[in-house]
Amino acid sequence: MNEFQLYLKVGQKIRKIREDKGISQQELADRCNFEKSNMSRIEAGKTNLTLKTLLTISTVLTVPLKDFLDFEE
Amino acid sequence: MNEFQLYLKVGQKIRKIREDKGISQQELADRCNFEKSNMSRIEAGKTNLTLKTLLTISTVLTVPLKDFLDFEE
DNA sequence: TGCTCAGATATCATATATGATAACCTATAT
DNA sequence: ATATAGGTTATCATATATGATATCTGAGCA
Repeated sequence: MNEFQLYLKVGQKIRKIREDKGISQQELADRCNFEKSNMSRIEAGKTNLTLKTLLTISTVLTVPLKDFLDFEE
Repeated sequence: MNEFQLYLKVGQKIRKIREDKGISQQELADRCNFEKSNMSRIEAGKTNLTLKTLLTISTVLTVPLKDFLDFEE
């Protein structure tokens, strides 16, 4: 797995969990205190996320942090 | 858990795995192509790591990415 | 006494994540 | 036709992770 594949996978995880919870990107962004444009970039796998950002999202979505990095490698 | 506690825990995880493998900070830094000063900062929990950095370390230490974020929250 | 080795810490430069704002698209509804 | 909702993309500013280098401590060893 290279870094760009990782960004994509993490973004997809976030999107899936968000959709499973039935909330919009805008709603998630609001609860995270992110701009919706940032949320879009993140889900699209366009950024190299930091721990801090992942922590915020995991807290808002109430899923363990490791769930975002849990895939076959 | 706040962000600073997270940085500390991740740094401690990295250090523990490294020590279990019996390699020095310098050696790990070299294999990651990091400066040893960066490795020290990371293990000390002083930085908000990015996915890219975590991926490099997980690859070099041959542990799954999620192991770095696997703790009670 | 020096002399490595392992690690910590400080500083500066550079690259980039995120904040912030705006414009845009598509679908749906009025 | 207009409005709204959900999402994307572009741009600029700011904060900071990392690269790079240097200095320091302490332990162990010749």
